[in-house]
Amino acid sequence: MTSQRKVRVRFAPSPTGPLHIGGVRTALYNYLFARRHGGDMILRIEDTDSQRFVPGAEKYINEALAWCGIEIDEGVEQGGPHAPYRQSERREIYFKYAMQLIEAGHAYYAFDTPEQLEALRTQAEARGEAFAYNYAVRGELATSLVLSPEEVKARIERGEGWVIRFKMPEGRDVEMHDAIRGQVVVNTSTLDDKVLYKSADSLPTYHLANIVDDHLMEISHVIRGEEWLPSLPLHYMLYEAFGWSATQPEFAHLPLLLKPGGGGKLSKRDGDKMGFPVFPLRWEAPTGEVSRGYREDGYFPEAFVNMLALLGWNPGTEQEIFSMEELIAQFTLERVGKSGARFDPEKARWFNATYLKTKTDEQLGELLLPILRSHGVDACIFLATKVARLVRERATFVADMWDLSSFIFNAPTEYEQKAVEKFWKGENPARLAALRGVLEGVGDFTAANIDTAIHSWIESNALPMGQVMNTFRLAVVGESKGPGMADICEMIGKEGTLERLSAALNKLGQ
RNA sequence: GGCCCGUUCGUCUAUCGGUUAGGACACCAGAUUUUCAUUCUGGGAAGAGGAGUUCGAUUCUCCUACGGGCUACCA
Repeated sequence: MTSQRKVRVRFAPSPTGPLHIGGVRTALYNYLFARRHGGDMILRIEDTDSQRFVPGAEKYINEALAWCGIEIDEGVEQGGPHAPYRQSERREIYFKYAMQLIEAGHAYYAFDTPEQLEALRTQAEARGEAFAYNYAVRGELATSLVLSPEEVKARIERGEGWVIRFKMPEGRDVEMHDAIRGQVVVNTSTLDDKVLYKSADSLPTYHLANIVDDHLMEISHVIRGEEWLPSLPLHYMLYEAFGWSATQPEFAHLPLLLKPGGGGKLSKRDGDKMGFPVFPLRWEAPTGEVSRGYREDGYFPEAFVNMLALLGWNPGTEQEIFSMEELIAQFTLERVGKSGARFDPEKARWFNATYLKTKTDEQLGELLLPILRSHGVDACIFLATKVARLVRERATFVADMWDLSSFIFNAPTEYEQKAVEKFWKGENPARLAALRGVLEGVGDFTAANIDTAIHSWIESNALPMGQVMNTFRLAVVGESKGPGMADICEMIGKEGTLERLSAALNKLGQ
């Protein structure tokens, strides 16, 4: 809350699977905010759910952030003054603070079994109500609030299951502040006594661990998804119960990322069902199920980050293309939107195409080279760069350049029907045969020479340019698309070009 | 059901009481082009509804509707 405090933010994902783009955006906003204010970015792994823990998820999170260019100052891999940064390694800390809450009367032991709670829920449901574990019912349940200290001690020693619940005050209006939404007020009577400490795995729940760690790690701003807004009053009360209100962080709840078609927030499960990745990186689940990622789909990390940054934030100007440095320089929480943003795969592609345009031929050639080789082309960087220069303006992804240029390396085996109908008629085949002769006479087979030869031939014979060139293209490429014919011929070479003309003349007939 | 958040073109959004409501993606048309693409030009397209407040509401307030989130010994 105080502006004097050093900015320290954290991204605190749960390793229950791969990070999806909503999570990446949250990490990005945290990072931008930290860098903007010369603060620290902390990565904390919230693995307090032993049931849903997924091996490999933590590694994935680190890799994904690194790919995006989101640098971590303190975290599981980097270490730091507040290590460990993995909550499962901080058990004693949470237990100590849970005890502190009980002693201060802000929390209590509850001995209800899952079955008993389930029964209470179904009973309430039968009455048309929703069961809430709160001030109204806690006095009638088996808790340390009503049981004698001896009885409580005995139950614990006997090994009976217990949890620690927060004793939510009754009838208090909690006035909260959110950097994005302004003031929010909630009455505590609408809240319930949340479990703070689970007996099942001897770990705290998110709420306790979160508040304790944010406090201990001196977090100044909590920037997280809107799904946490409902638990903000609980968190406020927790800070108060611990006596930490004075150093409580400022909160900012980010609007959610919605499915493209509407109908809910973008979730991990959407996967590639909807035809676009929801994960930054490819993910192979322990079950063997594979989900694709932006990296593997050929997105430039800069484009991906740029696209994500603008999904819920904008600088108020008409600038749309931002480097990470520009984002850092301009990012403010005040300009984050309030409403959920529907993710648009089409615009994501546009961003990539735009970034591709900014690359040099050499850069694209370097990226294209391995792709060319993977298709069996014995290419060098010089060749790859040349190919890139020829087809780049038609590509959205680097990989597109192979589809756009493969005809250079593989002569057409069939010809596009429509183009054949349109051009392989009349005098065109005969003209093509003549053109073959013209090309045969070109000594140094460069694009410039080829161009000159063809044009002077066309002009001196007063031939219809469109008819000749399109027929020519059909014969060499196999369809009606691609770069200029002179460039194509140079790439293919004299021998190859002449062969293709003969082949077309043979197959399509004269 | 309860609690909370939200609501400007199809989508992402600008607008901090007075604008022909701007931009981008997508879409359509035209120009350029040996094809495709690029590029350029132009076009259609929005303030959920209803009450207020005000000289004046997209902008402030309330109600309704709709959308979303939360409601676990998950985060």
